[in-house]
Amino acid sequence: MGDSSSPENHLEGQGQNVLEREDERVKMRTTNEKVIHIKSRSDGLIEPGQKASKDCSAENHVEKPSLEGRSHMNLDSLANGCATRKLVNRDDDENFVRCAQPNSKIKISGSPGSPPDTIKVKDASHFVNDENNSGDNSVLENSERMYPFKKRKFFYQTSSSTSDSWSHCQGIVDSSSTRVNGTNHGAGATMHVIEESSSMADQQVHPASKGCNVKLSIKSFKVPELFIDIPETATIGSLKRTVMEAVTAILGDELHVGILLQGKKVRDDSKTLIQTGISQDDKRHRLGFMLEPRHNRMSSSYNDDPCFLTTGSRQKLSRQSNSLMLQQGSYNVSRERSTVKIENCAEGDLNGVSSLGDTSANNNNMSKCRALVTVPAINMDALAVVPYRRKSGNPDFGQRRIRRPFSVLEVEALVQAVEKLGTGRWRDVKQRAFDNAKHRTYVDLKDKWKTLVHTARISPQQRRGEPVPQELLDRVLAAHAYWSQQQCKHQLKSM
DNA sequence: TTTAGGG
DNA sequence: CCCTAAA
Repeated sequence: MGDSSSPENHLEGQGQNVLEREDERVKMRTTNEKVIHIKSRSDGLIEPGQKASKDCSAENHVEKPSLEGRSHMNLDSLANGCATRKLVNRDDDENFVRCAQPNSKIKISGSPGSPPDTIKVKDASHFVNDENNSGDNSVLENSERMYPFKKRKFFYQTSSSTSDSWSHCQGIVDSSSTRVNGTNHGAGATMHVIEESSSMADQQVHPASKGCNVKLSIKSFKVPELFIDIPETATIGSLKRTVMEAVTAILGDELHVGILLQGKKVRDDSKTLIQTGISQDDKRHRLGFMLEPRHNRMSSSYNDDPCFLTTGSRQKLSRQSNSLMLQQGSYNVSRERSTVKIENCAEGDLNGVSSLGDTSANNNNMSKCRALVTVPAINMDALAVVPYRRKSGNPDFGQRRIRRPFSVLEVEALVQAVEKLGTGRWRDVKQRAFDNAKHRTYVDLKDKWKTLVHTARISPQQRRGEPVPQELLDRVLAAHAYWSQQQCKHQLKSM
């Protein structure tokens, strides 16, 4: 790119096209005593109790590259001779349940007869897997929602007590992500109780001969299936709390850890790992962990529901629907005229695991240490301790924002804006290309750019998530190079 | 508030 | 994405 005295116009060239798309707004209607029935299946996914009309596209809420998206022209852009693609993303937070106003009435599925004010928690064994059982990338997402506290704090609480030789493994816990060739795997409500729980580490690992310890990585534990019946008039905050408490109730109960080897449950507790077939050489450690409630039915602290055991008929452990869910960022359960979107179960993305620390890029180390992190066992105490308390009355206190992977379209808009404005004016970039995307802050854009640059530099094989067209990545590098150079020049000038 | 970077 | 020191 040649020097452009007018930084506002270099790197340009595309025709203006301002995408403007009125996303189907999700409306939350007020209706009478309807009951929300969210079912979190054992496989971790959360789904509406009833068949939901799956009319959401994978790109949910994000403008689709369809013709309809090109109906408006941005006159300002024309005037400036700029090619600006502004994303008019109507996908604002209010479209999500979690962000709904407290007094919004929502109705997800028909369970007219369900008694209000009840929460039914039905358990099902849930298990965790480390490798072969794909579909757990976004798990963390959900778990985070359920446990609105910061992960760090969580870990802090669960592992601060003991600092053993395992703690150093924390960082690589997730390297062995289940992502394969950029494919996104399922999502699910999962408790990720990874990390070390030292107390049990010793007793489990040390018996093995030195140097032959089997290190395991438990990415996440899925939460048992639970049903929640809550009045439509309940607030979002209470819904969150309800789910939260339901999960806590389950996890708080005495849990039992089950081991699965290649899908089969290992019952003999006296066998050694090697005898059982678990060795460090087994790279595909087809090991699975289960969290089994001590009792078949969990006793929810606030479970006054006599129908507790009658909900069985409603559970469907359809693992298949997995694929369906992970493609949607949210569910559109429409009935009559009410529509509600329930969280993103999967957001189709993967970095869901990133929370464990961006170790993704360290896959090398991983393969080196081969297996990983050691999570000897779950520290039940820690789990049980995980408190659900918020200092603030604000339900969103400390709520981590849900992940919303950038769509290719958004990336394009970002790239275009940066090409024009540079890498140091995120505020302007935001205003220029994401002014209507309330959920994208300039910091987000800056971060996204950072990752884009990184993405563009790594091999395609290492990339994850929705693949970004190489063409865009090239532009990213070009723009990045250009503006970096530009920055240097300016620095020299001022010296 | 916005930048700029590390976490 | 989050958190923050600086500006």
